[in-house]
Amino acid sequence: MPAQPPKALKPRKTPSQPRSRVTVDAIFEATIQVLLSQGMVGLTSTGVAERAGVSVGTMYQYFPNKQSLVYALNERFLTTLAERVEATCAQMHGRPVAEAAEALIDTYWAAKTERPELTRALYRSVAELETDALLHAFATRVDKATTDMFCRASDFSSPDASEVNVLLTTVIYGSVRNVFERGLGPEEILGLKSELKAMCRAYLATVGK
Amino acid sequence: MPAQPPKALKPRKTPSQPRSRVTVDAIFEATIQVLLSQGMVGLTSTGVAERAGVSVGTMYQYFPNKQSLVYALNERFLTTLAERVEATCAQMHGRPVAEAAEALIDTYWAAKTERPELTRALYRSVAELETDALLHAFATRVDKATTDMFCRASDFSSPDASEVNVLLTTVIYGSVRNVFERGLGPEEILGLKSELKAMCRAYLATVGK
Amino acid sequence: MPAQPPKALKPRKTPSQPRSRVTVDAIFEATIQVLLSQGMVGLTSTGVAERAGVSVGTMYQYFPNKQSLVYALNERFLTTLAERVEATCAQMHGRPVAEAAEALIDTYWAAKTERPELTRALYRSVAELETDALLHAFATRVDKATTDMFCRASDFSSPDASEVNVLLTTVIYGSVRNVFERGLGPEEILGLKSELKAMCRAYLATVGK
Amino acid sequence: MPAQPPKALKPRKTPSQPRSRVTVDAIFEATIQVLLSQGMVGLTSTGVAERAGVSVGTMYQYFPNKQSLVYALNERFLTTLAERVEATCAQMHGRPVAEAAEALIDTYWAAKTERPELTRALYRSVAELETDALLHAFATRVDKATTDMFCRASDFSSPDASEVNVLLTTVIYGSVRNVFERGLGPEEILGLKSELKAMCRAYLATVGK
DNA sequence: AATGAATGAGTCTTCATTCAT
DNA sequence: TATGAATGAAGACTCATTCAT
Repeated sequence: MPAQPPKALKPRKTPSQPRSRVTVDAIFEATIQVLLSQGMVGLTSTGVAERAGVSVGTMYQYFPNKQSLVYALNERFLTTLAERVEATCAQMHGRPVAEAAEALIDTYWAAKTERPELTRALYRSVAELETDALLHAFATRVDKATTDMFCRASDFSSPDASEVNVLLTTVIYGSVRNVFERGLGPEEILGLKSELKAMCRAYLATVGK
Repeated sequence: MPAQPPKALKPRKTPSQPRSRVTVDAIFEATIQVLLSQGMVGLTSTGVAERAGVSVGTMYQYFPNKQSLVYALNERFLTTLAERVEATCAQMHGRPVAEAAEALIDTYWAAKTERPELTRALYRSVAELETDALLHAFATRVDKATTDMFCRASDFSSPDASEVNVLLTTVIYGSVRNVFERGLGPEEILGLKSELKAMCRAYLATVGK
Repeated sequence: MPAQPPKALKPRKTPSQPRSRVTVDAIFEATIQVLLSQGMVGLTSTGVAERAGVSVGTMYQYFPNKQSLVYALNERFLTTLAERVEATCAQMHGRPVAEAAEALIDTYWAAKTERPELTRALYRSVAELETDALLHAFATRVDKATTDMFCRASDFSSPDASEVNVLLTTVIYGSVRNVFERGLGPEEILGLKSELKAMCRAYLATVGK
Repeated sequence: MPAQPPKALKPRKTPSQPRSRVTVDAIFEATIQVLLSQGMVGLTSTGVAERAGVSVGTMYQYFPNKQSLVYALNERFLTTLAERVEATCAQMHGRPVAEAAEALIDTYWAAKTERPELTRALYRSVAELETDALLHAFATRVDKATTDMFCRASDFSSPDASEVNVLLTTVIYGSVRNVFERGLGPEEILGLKSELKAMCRAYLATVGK
């Protein structure tokens, strides 16, 4: 997915040696911690380095600037998310569309809900970055997987699977984000999720059969 | 909607004299301009003041700090948005749910799409503010209007209009936001919008009749 | 005593008309209030004007700058103090030195202790002003009165009354100030005062008889 | 003596590395220089840093704000002063009170007179700080030493040495300060000092024998 | 390679003072 | 003469980034 991170945001070296790997992981974890406790505003390079137990200098060895840190963090999570979605899609090949859609909802929902606070923080962090390229790369990659899944659904023969795909993903991704924006309670969330599935089902029943 | 802006964000004085009014408006407009051209990162107090053609000091007479400026801006737009939604809801009283939902989509969509770049900028600006209270106040206000509209729909007798309302609004608001996130083209957007309507129709057809 | 207030500190107009008098008094009172509640740091021209119920503009009509305000305030108090000391001195003409010294202590002490917080505030305010001239003028004026008193004491024939005067006044004024610096309690203060008198008596008994 | 500097005034890091030590000393010296030449008003962070030959940033690594700088400076001088007084007191154990008092006068006087301009500047600087705690700690520490000295004087058996101590120290410290306030000339100062001693002697001769 | 002291450009913010109304 | 909106110089402070050790 890296897909050309705006040059300045590329990590400096890809850690291969075990020591480096540990360092980088510590930095990532520290970034998350600071992000959670202080938000983007409180995310200072010194603060992260301190929390990670390394010196600023060391940190700059791996990340050329502060943004690259957050960028890499988002990249990491988006990559994981993409992989999970792809896995789901692979698994759902040849199944009915409705089921496929529901599975997509479940997977995406779960991924975003596991660490809700982190999800919130990342959603916010994106606003301050030049992440258009990153998000676009993610969208493209995932769209391919989902479109594919819908195309090959057992009961689906829409001439334009892509259109259906755009609708479903927009609605799903958007709804999830809105849930975080509104700060709904756990029960409401569950209800919402099942209604969303119902909605998708209802829609698919009227389309491309 | 003001709903207790976190004290530090409250404007300092409400301009009463005509000279003040002009000044404040200039500041607002300048804020928008800067937000559009430089984003939240480039939004400096000096920058805004300069663009507004006033001195920093003047700006600080009306806004106790930079954030309050953006806060006020969001408040303004959300208030307008709420009013438009309320107007639509009032107009749709007693009409079929499907029509009501479509009208809501049209209104919300239009409001957000008129100045797309500004919408993007505001979406982003929110991430750096303590706007939870503001957003919550907006949600509450608008939810009341929409729930009411759905309750009184001619063909609607759902025991739980509120649940339907949450679903529809989440889906609609979320989808719109996602459209901006993805940077879809105008055509795709139009297609998406009509599909979204179809989806809502399909869903409502299966519910509460 | 004005004795050439450093040009920039001279009040702009001496209020003669009754309206002006009221305004100036209100400003003085406001200055004291602000000084007491916020200290020198919190003493802003806007703050004082507001508290005085006049506009900044009006205030600047009477005081050309912030310092002149504090300067005038100190001048006022020093003048009153000088008058009280002079009165005491006049009254003590021809009395024994010891009694004269004690009377001086009582007068000075009383004057500084009546509004202790204000005294503290003024002591501090002086530090930030170009008040050397003012203080010098005060010292000269008062020294004249006290020296005179000591010279004419019934039992005093020191060849150098001036030297005695310097010692006594230095000790008295200094001690009073130190009392405020240390923040002694009321009882300690009383004890201290009577001991100070005893000390002066003891000293005078060994001198110039 | 640190005695809990009001948290905001505590130095940020205590320099351990030699480079740091040099830096901090340079900053201190620069602070003194600026204080002497421009007074508290002219003491700006940039000014001090410039004079110290370091960047503002460096200065802020050691002192969280401007005040802490002056605070630390006062602390330094008060500590030295306390040490000198203590040394004198230790040395005067078992000697006659009068001698002890004179020694105290000499020591305190010398300490304050060595760099008169600096003394003046520090006296003034205190007015703008939250130094009550600092001064109180100093007073307590020094009072202990002097009281002790008086208690153990060979010819002293006052039931309340503490009261005598308060009087003497108040008179001495206060007089010294007053000398600076009045701007007396060197000759007057010498005369004053010897008279002050005479006064103390006279007083002690009437007490607690 | 790691460290962390030093840098200084860049921001926010205040407040004495002016001046058009 | 009074008002208070506007001014803008001045100053405090932060923090990403560098580089000597």
